[in-house]
Amino acid sequence: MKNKFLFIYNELVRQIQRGKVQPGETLPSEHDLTNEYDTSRETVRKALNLLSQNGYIQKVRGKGSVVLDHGKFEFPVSGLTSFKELSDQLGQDFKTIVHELSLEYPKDGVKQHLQCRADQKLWKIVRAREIGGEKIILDKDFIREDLVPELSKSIAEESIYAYIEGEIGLDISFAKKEIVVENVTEEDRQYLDLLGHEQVVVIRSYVYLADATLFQFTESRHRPDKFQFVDFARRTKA
Amino acid sequence: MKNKFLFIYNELVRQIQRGKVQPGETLPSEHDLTNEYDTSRETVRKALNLLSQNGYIQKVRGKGSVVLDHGKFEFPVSGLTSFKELSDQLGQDFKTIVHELSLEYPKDGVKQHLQCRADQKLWKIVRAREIGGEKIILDKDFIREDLVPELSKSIAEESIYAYIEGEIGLDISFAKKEIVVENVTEEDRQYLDLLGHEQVVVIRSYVYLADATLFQFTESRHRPDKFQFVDFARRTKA
DNA sequence: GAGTGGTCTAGACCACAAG
DNA sequence: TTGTGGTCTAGACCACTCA
Repeated sequence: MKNKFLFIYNELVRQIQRGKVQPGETLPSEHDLTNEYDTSRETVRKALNLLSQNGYIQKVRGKGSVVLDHGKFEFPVSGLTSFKELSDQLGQDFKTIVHELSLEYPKDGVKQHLQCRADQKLWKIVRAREIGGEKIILDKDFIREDLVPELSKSIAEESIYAYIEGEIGLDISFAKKEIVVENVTEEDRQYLDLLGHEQVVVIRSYVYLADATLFQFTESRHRPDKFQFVDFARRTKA
Repeated sequence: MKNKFLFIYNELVRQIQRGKVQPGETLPSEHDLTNEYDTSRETVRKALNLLSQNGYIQKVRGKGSVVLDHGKFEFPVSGLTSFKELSDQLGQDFKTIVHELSLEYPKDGVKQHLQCRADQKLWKIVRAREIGGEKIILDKDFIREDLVPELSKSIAEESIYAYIEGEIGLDISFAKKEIVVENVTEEDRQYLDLLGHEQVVVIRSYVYLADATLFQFTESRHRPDKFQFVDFARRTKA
């Protein structure tokens, strides 16, 4: 078996999700887990640290690993979740309408965002997201063509992320996001059901691969009454 | 010296911030750092993982620890930063106006949020935040009185967090936040300079101590044109 | 005092990148 | 082939909680 600590992590996540260990209770001690999985303590600790980072447990010295109420830590839009994953989670009716899928040289604004050379062609994808019969999200993506040479309308309608990671094998690693509120644009009016709203919540994301190359810039524009962002922040002692 | 890996972490952060290692360059290898700090490799790796989690570097197998452009990863409002820290960072004119500081039994809504018993008295603090001469944030805090028995107006005007961590010695560990957009309330109109805005961005935070007890609930209401949230998310392979 | 997690060590073998 | 980071081990000592 490869990645023993990931195996232990997934095992424990499953037990918590099934309610085998209730919020407020503690997991078996590191010592016990070491025996149970026939491994070393540092490996067990790696798995437990992952659980902690993801909001499943809180480690308390002298007591043990306390299971948190994970219901309070669901991440509908947080982290790197894609729209596809999100709508799968919600289990709601959703639809993606592709309005634009083209290859072009970057305009000034986008060029700055993506920090790429002017001769680097980019995919531009504009998609409206319909949930429960209403068009409430407008996604504008820019992706470096040298990294993703092929894209189609049907891929854009499904999950671009799944395609990039599954088919092409690129390893998406981290993202920086900025959230602000802006006045609606003509494009918003054209593609979204705004119901009189004059402002939208804008999430700008810069997505990086595992080798630290910036490969995508996304602007996701949400109708404010349907917007929600959940964040779980663990303090880093400095 | 205690906490060798934290020492190494802080040392490396300083070097990156001073520009001794430029973005795109790599840090010394783990092997070299092990010699340099006369320690074991796992300890060096702990320091490097902290750097990675905080967006300073990206570790690339076979290559090294690549320094990221940390300018793109500043967190004005992210994580657990308090208003005081934030305004210190921005270096702007800011002022806190305390409108309410009282001790009361929780109302139903707050009781649910804080999951406390009805006989658990809570501090209620309502503060407006003025930046650059405009009142743009309204903070409503609820804190368990059994954990923080004393509070004063002058503490509320300065930093409650600094008081709680410094004087009382409680260890704030993690928080869950929710961000949504809501219509303005009468209270918002009363205490904020809304400039005609009819909606505010609301950040609801649940703050936990190191021993996993929930001790504070905060509602932070921001005028949308002055709102910004920055998030750095590293993917956890599962 | 017994049990818990926090830190640290000195090795080992592996997967990957680059010359 | 060499050097890098990723994983894993089998110990050790410390700080804290709780009975």
